[in-house]
Amino acid sequence: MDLSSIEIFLAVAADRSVTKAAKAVGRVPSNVTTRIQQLEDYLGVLLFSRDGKKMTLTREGETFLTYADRLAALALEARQAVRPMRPSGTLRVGTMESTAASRLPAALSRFNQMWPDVSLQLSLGASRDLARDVLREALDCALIARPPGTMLDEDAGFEAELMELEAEPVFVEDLVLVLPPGHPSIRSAADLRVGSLAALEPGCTYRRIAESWARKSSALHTTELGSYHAILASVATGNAAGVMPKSVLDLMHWPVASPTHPLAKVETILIYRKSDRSGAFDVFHEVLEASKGSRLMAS
Amino acid sequence: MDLSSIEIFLAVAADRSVTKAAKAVGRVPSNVTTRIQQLEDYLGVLLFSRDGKKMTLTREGETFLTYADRLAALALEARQAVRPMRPSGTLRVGTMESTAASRLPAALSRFNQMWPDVSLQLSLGASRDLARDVLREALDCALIARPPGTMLDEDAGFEAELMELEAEPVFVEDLVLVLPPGHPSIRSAADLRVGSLAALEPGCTYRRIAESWARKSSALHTTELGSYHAILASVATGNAAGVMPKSVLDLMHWPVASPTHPLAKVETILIYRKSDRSGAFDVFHEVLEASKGSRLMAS
DNA sequence: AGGAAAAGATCTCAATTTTGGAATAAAATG
DNA sequence: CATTTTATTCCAAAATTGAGATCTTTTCCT
Repeated sequence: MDLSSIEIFLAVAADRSVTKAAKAVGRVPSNVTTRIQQLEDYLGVLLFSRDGKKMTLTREGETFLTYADRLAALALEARQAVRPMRPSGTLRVGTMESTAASRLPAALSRFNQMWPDVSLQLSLGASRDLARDVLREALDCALIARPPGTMLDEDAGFEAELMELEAEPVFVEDLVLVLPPGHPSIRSAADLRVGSLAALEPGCTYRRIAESWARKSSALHTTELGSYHAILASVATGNAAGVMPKSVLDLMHWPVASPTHPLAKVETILIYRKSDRSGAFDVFHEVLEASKGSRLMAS
Repeated sequence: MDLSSIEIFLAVAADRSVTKAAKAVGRVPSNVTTRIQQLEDYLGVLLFSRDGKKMTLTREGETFLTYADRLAALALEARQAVRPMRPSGTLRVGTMESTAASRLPAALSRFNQMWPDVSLQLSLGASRDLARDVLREALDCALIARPPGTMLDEDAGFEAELMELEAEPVFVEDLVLVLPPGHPSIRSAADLRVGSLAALEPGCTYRRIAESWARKSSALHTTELGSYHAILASVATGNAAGVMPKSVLDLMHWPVASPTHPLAKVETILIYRKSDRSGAFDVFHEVLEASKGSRLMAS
């Protein structure tokens, strides 16, 4: 039993899917399957029940999950505890609105407990702006959306900027379009029966992806809103389709079952300047790494 | 970082020697070295300082030791927690006096906490008798000394009995001769300036090893005593040399620095009947396995 | 001192394990 | 009923591990 098996198990348990977990931990599905099977026969017990293609935790799997969580946390703590230099100072982290809402809280609170001497300065913004700020050394690192291959052509400048920086995949988001309750399901933008897309600021990669998708078959304009709450409110009026990662939607207790339409899978990457990595950055990076597989919140 | 690395680290930390640790965990020294080095560069820190052949924990190593202990304990608990059947009933365990004194207490107390439903019945005795009792099904398993190769010829019957049973190495003991304070160091039994060997009952393998060693160059008789305390008291009189594993000697706060003479390395093995293994036995076996590398006591 | 002897590190090579990719099978979706 | 999604199996390549032999250093014992 080694820690990577635990990490993999955690990811599968969180996503209830081998394929998603594989993406989350940066491996190939067959490998994930193998590791889970190894874990199962090391423990002598079935961790998941596979009825069809659904992976659900067995009773024993649930039990093991609590241990796996503690094991992973303890191992992370051990690694950090032996670090010879105690990092301190300020770390300036840029992040997208969505990441700040869904994936960061758990990691940040753990980081804070572990390294009270590091003061974390969080800046929210659009991917584009964040990347520029990292380059300008106004930020030490940032979590941004990696534009999918098809979009890179449209914005060669952005791509060039990214090439200057180190980049590492951290999360994978399911970008979806949230439709008003009762809206019939759609195949393409042409089926939309709303007046506009509701999204964040122009530099937002998610917005750009949605717009580029919509352009193919319709001529919707975009309503710019300041927050995901505002977007959802706007969707509730029936006049707009909201753009956001599924993880953000899951986070809000959206009262009605809105139909959603998947737009794309978008990687969230951590970018930083290779040249100057402080001790504070190293530990932040490690804590982030450890939260890859885990569930969103303590739940 | 995987659990076997942790187990290996624990063993090296406990013994402060790669070779001893290698024996304890049943591996080859080069392997132990490699694993420690891997651990060190995974953590980015030196765990041991090697001044000469002494392996001493660095400050970081000490820190990591506390985590390693917790990690190993947690992993063991996890493995046991997912066991589908909760074992219960009675488990009859035979053990040598020496093992009961030095190596078992930690394991037994952990076992008790983990499986309060299993009542453990401990029988003390000599290896020979214990083996017979396991065969006769008067015991479920026993911890006995494996007679070294050279002694098997003298006792073909014992060997034959052992062949009927499953056997697995669990500990390695340094069998030593404890000499009275002030006794000059010896090369062979001929240098002994005492009247007798002080040992336990005749069936005791340790005693038989010592006697067979003594026979080669001297004609000492053996004083039979009932306990290791009695043996040490007898050594203190100056008239006898005591026979016991080093771990037992270390355990007693023997006031003076008695010279000791190493007699042999003797494996302690767990024997049981392959045919009937209860659930209770399986978990006992696992707890024992986990305590292989760890230090003797909580200390 | 000098010279074994012992212990740890290191090197090399074989065996095992792990990994990623393609192909396959099974199940859900529409 | 076809299409897509998902887990798994199989296979080859890569990485890790484990064992023996050798080398170096220290310790211990004349």
